[in-house]
Order: sequence, then structure tokens, then C-alpha cells
Amino acid sequence: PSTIFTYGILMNCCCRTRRPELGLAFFGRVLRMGLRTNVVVATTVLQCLCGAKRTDEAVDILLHRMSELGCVPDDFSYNIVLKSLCDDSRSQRALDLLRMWENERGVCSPNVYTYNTVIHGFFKEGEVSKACNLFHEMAQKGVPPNVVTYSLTIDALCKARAMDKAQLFLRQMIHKGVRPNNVTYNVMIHGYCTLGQWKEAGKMFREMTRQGLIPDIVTWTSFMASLCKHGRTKEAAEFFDSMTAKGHKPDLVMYHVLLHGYATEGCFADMINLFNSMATKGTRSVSRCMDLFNSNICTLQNG
DNA sequence: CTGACCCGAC
Repeated sequence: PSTIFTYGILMNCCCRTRRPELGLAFFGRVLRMGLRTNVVVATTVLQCLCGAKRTDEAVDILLHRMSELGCVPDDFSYNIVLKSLCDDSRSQRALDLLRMWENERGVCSPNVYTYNTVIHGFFKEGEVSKACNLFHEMAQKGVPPNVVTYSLTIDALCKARAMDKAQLFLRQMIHKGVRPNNVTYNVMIHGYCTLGQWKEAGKMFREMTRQGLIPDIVTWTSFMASLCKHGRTKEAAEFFDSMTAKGHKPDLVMYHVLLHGYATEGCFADMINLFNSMATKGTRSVSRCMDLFNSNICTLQNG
């Protein structure tokens, strides 16, 4: 009953559970069985290669081998490989590939995911002007920046301690009708907290809730991290306690932040207590991954 | 069956 679709699902699963080589092994079976590959499965192969840190092979397949397999790369194919190049700190190479894609004039062209990926890559590498050029270019080419584009730009400005410019961008996006989301406000709040500008952070927090947005675990964690960095771990701990008392489940990052705070201030007894409560409460991220894997295995067997 | 952004870390 195995069709190319079931292999696609299985390979995707291997990728998500961090077993890209296994996914590639399944693709080997697809080839041996003589099943006809479609563009989604070919793109999943790219994803597996990228996950296995074999980006150059992914580029080669994207540019040369996909047509041999009888399919045309689509926007997903390009975006996945571009992301991998950017993750490897080769954003300029990603931009070159983006240019090649534009010149192909095929069925699809770079979209908002594409630009966001490469802009983010440039910001991460400190290539601010290249990132800004792309920001302007996308709008000119009829791809308006969305909430992600603005959020990652605002994040870069905040990390460069340019809070005034970040604030300007926030106003600009609202003016252009792009609604800020939790991420947008989280990076602003984190920016102000990092600089110890608690008052401004509070303003952002109130603006966020006024917009009907609900602060999430990232909001709280970054707030706690800033408290710890300013030698106020005790307040961070009180915050943590009130959160858990309200039934909010801390995640691994939140524990790490508080543990690191305790460690910095030499509160070793508190560290041990927290460590023990961490072990009993546990985190479910790993088991969730396994659930995903199992349900997809079932799909395969039923197919 | 597929893609982009925020919190830690040494």
C-alpha cells in the first residue's frame, strides 16, 4: 500500500524527529521501488539534507537533480535551502541563489518567507545594510513586509541597543496596517529590560495587553532573565513562584534562566530545590515529538 | 505530506 505520499509523510517525520539520514534512507527505497517522485517529496529530501548539515548537496539537487527526477523546484524548495545557507552563516550565498531564482522566471518567485529568511540571515551576520536593502527591495517588488519581517528587524535594532529606531519601526508597521503580535512586543520588552529601562518596558507591556495580546512564556522568561542579569534574581524567583501558583507550566528555558540567576548569586540551596522540582514536574517536549512520530507511523501502516 | 521572527547557553 506504500505510495509516494506515505513515503513523503515518513520522511517528513524523520526530519522533524532529527533523523534526517533515516529519511534519506527511505528516499533510497523510493528510488529502488521505481516510485515517481513529486515536488513535495523532493523538497523533503532537501529538508533532510539540510537537517543533516549537507547544505551543498541540497543546493546541487535543487539546481540540477530535481529536473532529472521529473519535478520543478517550487517556492518551498528554494526557501528551505535558503534557510539552511543562512543558518550556516552564508547569507550572501543565499542572496546569490535568490537572484538565480528570480532570473529563472519560473512558476513562482521569491515570497515573504524568502525575504524574511535572508533578511534574518544578514542581521544575524551583522550585515545590517544588506538586510535593510532587502527590506526595501521586497516592498518594491510587490511583496509587502509582514509582521515577521517587522519583528525580526525590530529585534535586530533592539539588540543593537537602538531602541528609538525600534520604536520608530513599531509605529511604522502599525501605521501601515501590520498588526504587531506577541513576538513583536516580546522583542521590544526584552530590549528595554536588557538596558534596565523598566519603565519603558512597562509601557510596552501595557500597550501589548491593550491590543488584546496575552503575554506568553517568552515575555515572562525574558523579563526574568533581565531581572537576573541586573542582580535581582530574588524578584525573578518571586515572579516564577506566582506564575507557577497560577498554574502556568514553566518550560526548560525558564528553569535555566532561574538556575543561572541562582548560580550567579551563589544561592546554591535555592538551585538544588529548583533542580529537584524540575525533575518531578518534568518537561514533555521529547514525548511530544514521539507522539508525532507514532501517529505518522500509524498513518503509514493504515495507508 | 512542506517554509520565516522572540526568552538561555559557554
